[in-house]
Amino acid sequence: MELRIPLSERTSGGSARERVYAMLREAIVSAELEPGRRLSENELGERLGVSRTPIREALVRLRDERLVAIAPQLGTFVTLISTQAVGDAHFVREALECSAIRLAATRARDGDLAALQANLAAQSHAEADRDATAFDGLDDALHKTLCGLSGHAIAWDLSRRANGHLDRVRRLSLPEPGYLGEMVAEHRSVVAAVAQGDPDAAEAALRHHLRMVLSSLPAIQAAHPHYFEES
Amino acid sequence: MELRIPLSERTSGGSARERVYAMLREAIVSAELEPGRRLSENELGERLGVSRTPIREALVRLRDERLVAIAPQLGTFVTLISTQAVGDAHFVREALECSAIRLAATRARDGDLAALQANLAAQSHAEADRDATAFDGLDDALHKTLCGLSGHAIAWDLSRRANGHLDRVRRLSLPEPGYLGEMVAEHRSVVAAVAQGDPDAAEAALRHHLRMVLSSLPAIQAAHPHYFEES
DNA sequence: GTCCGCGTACTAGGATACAAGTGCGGCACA
DNA sequence: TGTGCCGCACTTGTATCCTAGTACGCGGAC
Repeated sequence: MELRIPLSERTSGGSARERVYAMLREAIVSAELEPGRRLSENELGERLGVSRTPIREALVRLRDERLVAIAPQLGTFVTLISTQAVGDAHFVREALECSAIRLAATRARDGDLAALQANLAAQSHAEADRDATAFDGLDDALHKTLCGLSGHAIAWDLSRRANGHLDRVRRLSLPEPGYLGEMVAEHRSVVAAVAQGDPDAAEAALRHHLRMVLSSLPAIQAAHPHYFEES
Repeated sequence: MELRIPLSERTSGGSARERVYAMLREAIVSAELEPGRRLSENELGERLGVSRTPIREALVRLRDERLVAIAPQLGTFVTLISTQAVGDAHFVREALECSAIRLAATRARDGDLAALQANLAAQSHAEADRDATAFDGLDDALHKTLCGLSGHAIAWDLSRRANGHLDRVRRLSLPEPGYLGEMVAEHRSVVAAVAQGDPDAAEAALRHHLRMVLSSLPAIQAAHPHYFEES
């Protein structure tokens, strides 16, 4: 009989292929590979110590995320940041996360709420320490957890994957004084609404929170005009 | 000076790579490659007349859509349909399209509405002809147009890409009498709400419409139990 | 001096060759 | 006859080779 189901589920997330993709994405999102830059599969391959095959695989995935554009026989380029793409990314994130949090507000259990509170406490510490890197990690973890509570963890995966352009903007934004504190406060009101089981309030708080990121876009664009498409 | 922008935009959507992906996806969604089936890169390659390279590229994309599962050194398998995955797909589609149509209701112009009406008329013809294939095409076109009117065409792209599991269910559903007519009627009320510029009504109508597809899930599962994961 | 045209060096796309690892069947043995 | 082990055939992962096609620069003609 033909084998129909893989017997051992490969949970090895740390494969070489995945690592190459993660490194490339991080390099692009962090603007280490700046928008508009030309990439060479050969160059990337020798820099990461692998051949073109895994590089190409990663580039295909990044193209699906609109982080690179592949021009046959020409080259591969880090896409310029476009206000349209940023708007699209924000739209997707808002749609998915706001829908998710409505469900989360009706499904969260005490244990879930405890985990959220623990995250918020850690965020306060990161804020006190001015540790933006740690804060970013906690921020993502909080949103991921909230999506997971909806029963549709895929919402976070898709949001993450569609948000390359938005992430680049976020990374470019300079830390303004009081910014972290504001973020923590918004997170607190979102969690509070979830704790009270109020979907409308949770959605409103989250929507407001997500739109904060967009507010810094004009400043970023002014500071790095060559990273953006002329529109 | 370094070349920074590809001068000639490749609009050739009909590349070999894209074709392989489209054919494979269609074969899976239509259940010609039934859920659970083991795939071989070599076999697929010779059947489609290409080497493993483009096949692998397509499989990676299909894995991102959860239509196949790749087990290293073991094989590649068409994923079984799971109620969780179908629910996820529906959740994503509802979140994206309902958010999009709210914007569409406030942005649609007369020309846009005329196009929507033309589509509805064509749907009526397809219904009269009992032409399910033509209807499916018009159905997709209508939803795509509505998403496009929101200004975020990406909503449709993502919805489409996340909806592999849902599409498989849709294709498996047997044509029930009156089903097409019901669909057309729902489409009409959605378009009517958009025409009136009423976001709330449009969202409600679309949400109701999208949930109709899910209602056939239990019957499908009963008819094809071996296509589904045991849950 | 300016402009046109060809050659070179690069690109990605694809095909092939090699490596590492798995499942299954057949064979030896109790 | 039942059972355990070993080897083969197959899988995907990776590396390398070849091909078609593009941009750019140099050289010659005007």
